[in-house]
Amino acid sequence: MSTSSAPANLMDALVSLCKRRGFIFPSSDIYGGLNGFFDYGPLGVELKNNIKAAWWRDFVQRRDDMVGLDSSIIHHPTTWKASGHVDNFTDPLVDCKVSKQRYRADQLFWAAVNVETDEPFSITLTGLQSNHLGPDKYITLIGYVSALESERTNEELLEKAETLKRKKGIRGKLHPLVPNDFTYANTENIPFIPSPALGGINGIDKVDQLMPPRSFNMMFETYVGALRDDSAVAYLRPETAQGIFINFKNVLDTGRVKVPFGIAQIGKAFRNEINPRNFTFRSREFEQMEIEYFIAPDADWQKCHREWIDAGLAWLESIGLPRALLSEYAHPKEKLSHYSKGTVDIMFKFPFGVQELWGFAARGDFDLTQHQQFSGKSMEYFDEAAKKKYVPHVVEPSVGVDRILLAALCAGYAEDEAPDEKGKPEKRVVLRLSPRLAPVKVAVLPLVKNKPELVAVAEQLHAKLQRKHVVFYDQSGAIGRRYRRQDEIGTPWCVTIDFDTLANGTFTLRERDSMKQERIDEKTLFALLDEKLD
RNA sequence: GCGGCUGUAGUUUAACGGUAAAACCUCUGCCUUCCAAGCAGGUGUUCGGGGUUCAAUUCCCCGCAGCCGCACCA
Repeated sequence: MSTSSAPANLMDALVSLCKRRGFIFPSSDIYGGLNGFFDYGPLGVELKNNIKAAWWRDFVQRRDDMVGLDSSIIHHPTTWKASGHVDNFTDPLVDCKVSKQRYRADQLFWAAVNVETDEPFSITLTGLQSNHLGPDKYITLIGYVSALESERTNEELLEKAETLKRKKGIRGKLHPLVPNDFTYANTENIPFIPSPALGGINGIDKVDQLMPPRSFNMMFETYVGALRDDSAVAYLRPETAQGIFINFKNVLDTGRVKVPFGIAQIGKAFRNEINPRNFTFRSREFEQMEIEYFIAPDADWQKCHREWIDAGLAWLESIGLPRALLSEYAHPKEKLSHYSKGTVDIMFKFPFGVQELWGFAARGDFDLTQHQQFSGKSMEYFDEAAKKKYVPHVVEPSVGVDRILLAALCAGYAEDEAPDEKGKPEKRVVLRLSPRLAPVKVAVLPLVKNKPELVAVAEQLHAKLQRKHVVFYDQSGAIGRRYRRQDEIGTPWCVTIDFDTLANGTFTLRERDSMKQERIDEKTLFALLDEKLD
C-alpha cells in the first residue's frame, strides 16, 4: 500500500481542485467575485445534494419520531422580534483607535475611580474637582480604568484603580468601584475611558482612545411589496429554526405527532458576517439542516441532548469523517444565553483550525413561549399519557451543509503514489469521499475507443446504470489517465469493458482507494451499489 | 473592520514601460488490450476604474477579490 498524505497547503490545493473540477466557484466570478458567497458547480451540487439526502433519509425518513418541513425564507417580521434576533443579533463593537484592537462592548468593562477624603483637593494644585458629600467628607474623581471580561474583571479594575491612586500620589480611601460594560458608556465619558490594550488606566485627561460602540446587524433586510417604508421591512432568515417554531402548531394539528417528536428542515439561511473567512466555512449565504426535538418539560433533557450528540457523531463517521478529527466542545455555563440549559458543539479539525461543525443546544421552552406571547396563540400540547397541558421543551441539533461538505473535502483530499504504465511511481491526487457522498458513483470505461464492439457494450451498461445512479462515461485517453481523472473527483468505482466482457459478460471493477481490480458481472455490480450506497 | 502580502489562460507559474509565454487541464482527429503513453490540431490570459506617459499588463491612486495576522462569529 502506498503512503498517503495531505499537503501542507491543503486549503490552497483544495480551493484549486474545487474550481478546476467544478465543485465550488467564487460567486459572481465574472464580476470579480462577491465576498462571502459561493456557487456550487456540476460536481458540487451532486455532493451537496448527497449530503442533504443522506441526512434527510437517516434523520427523518428512517425514524418514527421525525417529520419534515420546508418553510419560506422570509417570515413575518414579528418572528424575529419574538426570537430576539432583532434586538440581539446586533453586536455593538468598540474600536481602539490607537492599538487597532476591537472589543465587544458588552465584554469591555470600565469604571470611574473616585477617592474619598475629609478635605477637598485644591483645584489649582491638582486639577481635580472635589464634591462635598457631607461633614468632612469629599469625593474626587481621579480617573478611569478598564479591563476585559474575565473571571477576575472586578479585581483587575480594583488593582488598576489602586495603581492609578498610587501613581498620582493621592491619599484617601478608594470609593467603591461601579463597573459597567461599554454599552453603558456615553459621549461624556467615552473620551476619558482608557483602552485595555494600552494599560487600561487613565487620569482625568481626555485620551480619545476608544470609539463609541457601533452596531453590526447580522440580518439581511429587504422589503416586502413595492413600498419601501419601515412597515415593509422583512428579513432573510438568519436560521431555519424559527420556521419550525412558527409551524409548530400547524404540524401538531395535522402531523399526527406525539411528544417526544422532532421537526426537521433543510434550507438556506443568511447572515451578514462582518468578515467571511476560510473558503466556504463562514459564508453570508449558507444552508442549514436543523432539527427541533420537542420533549416534555419534566423529561430528562440531558439524556436527550446526549443522544442527539452521539447520533450526530455516529452519522458524521458514517459519511466518512474520521473520529480522530471530531471533538466536542461544551459552551461554558456563564457564556450561555439565559434561556439555554446547555450547548455542545461537535468540532472538526479543519486545516485552518478546530472549528464548529454541528451545534446541539438545549433551548428549553424559550422559543415556543416567546411565539406564544407575541402571536397570542397557544403553543401548548396536550399530553394524553400524562393528562396535562404544557409547552414542550426543545433540543436543537443544527448543522451547516456547506460545513459538512467542506469537512468531507478536507478529510478526503489526499496525495499518494500510483505506478504509471511502466511501473514508475507517480503522484496521484485522490478524493476519498464515502460512496454515499461521492458525486459520481461509477465511471464506465471502454478499454479502448477504437473498437466499436467494446464501446457499444460500455454504452449499454452506462445507460442501464444511469437510470439509478449518477454515472460517468469516458472513452478518451489511456485507461490510466481516465482512472486518475475519476480519483480526483472521488468516484469510488470504475468499470472497464474489455474483450473478455464480450466473451463472458464480466468486466474489471477498479476500486478508488486501494486501486485493486477484480472481475465481476453486472448483477454483482448492481448488488454492490445497492449495498454500499444504502 | 484594521495591518501586511498578493492579483497574468480553467489550474500552477514566467516575462516585459513598446501590446504576453510555458506546463498541466480541457476539446477534436489518429493511435492505444488495465493506472496521468505518443503524434497532429483547436479554444483560452494581464481583476475593474482612473492617473502619469508618445506608449501601462508593468509605475501611481481608488475600488474589488484572495491569503496571512488581529478583532469579531448572536
